[in-house]
Amino acid sequence: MNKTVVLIVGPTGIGKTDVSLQLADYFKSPIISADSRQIYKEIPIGTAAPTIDELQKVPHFLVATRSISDYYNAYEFEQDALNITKKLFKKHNLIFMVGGSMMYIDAFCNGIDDLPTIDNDLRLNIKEKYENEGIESIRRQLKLLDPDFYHTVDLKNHRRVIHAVEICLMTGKPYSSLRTNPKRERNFNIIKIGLTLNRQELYNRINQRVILMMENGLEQEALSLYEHRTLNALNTVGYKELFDYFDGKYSKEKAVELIQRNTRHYAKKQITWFKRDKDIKWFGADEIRDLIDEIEIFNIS
RNA sequence: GGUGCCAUAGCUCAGUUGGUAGAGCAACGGACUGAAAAUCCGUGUGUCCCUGGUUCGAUUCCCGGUGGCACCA
Repeated sequence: MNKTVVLIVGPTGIGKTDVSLQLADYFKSPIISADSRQIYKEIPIGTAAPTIDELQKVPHFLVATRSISDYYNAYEFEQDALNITKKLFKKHNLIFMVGGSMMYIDAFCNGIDDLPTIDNDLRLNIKEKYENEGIESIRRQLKLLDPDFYHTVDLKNHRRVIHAVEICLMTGKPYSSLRTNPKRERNFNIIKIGLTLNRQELYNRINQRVILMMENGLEQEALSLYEHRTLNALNTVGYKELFDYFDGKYSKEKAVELIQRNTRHYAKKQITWFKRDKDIKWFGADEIRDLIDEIEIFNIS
């Protein structure tokens, strides 16, 4: 088989978009985005999505294809991305996938269990219970429904506890019995490339990029979405801080500082996650020539 | 120039009745199976401004510097 996905990962702000555009141009290949936020069409500025120019230069997939009001998740991403690769491989041998959404990438590379989507009423129901009775009540419920998972889950992480209960109630089965952790084989190669940079320089770039976003109209973008602020898609760095500023919780300067800080935290979290994957080969964002060589060597052998 | 106050972690500050110190934020490390840019967990990194004195022992008390702030000239 000579079909290959070149995966380009790395922390936010490191220059993945630039690198991927150069590589895609050189290899005449399309780009699939693996970004859980750039997929929403309403928030291009705060997510540093590729510009219209860039989108026209190289065919992109899964950028600005959903609305913030759509429900979307890692499983759907896996399905979407697989469908797209299948189509693209009819015309291309090499495809790029670029992004920083760790779980989406993991779902694409390794597969993710096919669990049911939670019914909206059920979700609201449990949310209400959590808000009224606290996490302890949800924990007790989980202990009854799925004692195995109860003993392995991080009980302080309400998201995980709540989700487990949701799945149990939705399926009538213990959540742990549905977690098979499939290692799905793909019928194409995956080369994993990570972009890396000295921490201080990365942080400087991030801080600078936030200032640039503000100059490019992030505040207006956020303001226009204010009424939708409770949507999960807007529980996103750059928007949640501005919503709090609009609510008068702090000054605009403070909001900018918080966006910078939270973006740095996010970058660090990504670094921690990707560090674990020993298949990733690391390069500097300016080592385009080396990256091209790496991809060509792999493709020939 | 005079008087007063202050000087402790990257920042803001607490504290030690004299036994070399601790909070918040930042920073650092980690977890991760359908909301993942989410959510959660862990870690103190220090010439306690400098010099001398008192003392068994000084970051703490005292003298003198240096720097900052305030007021008076």
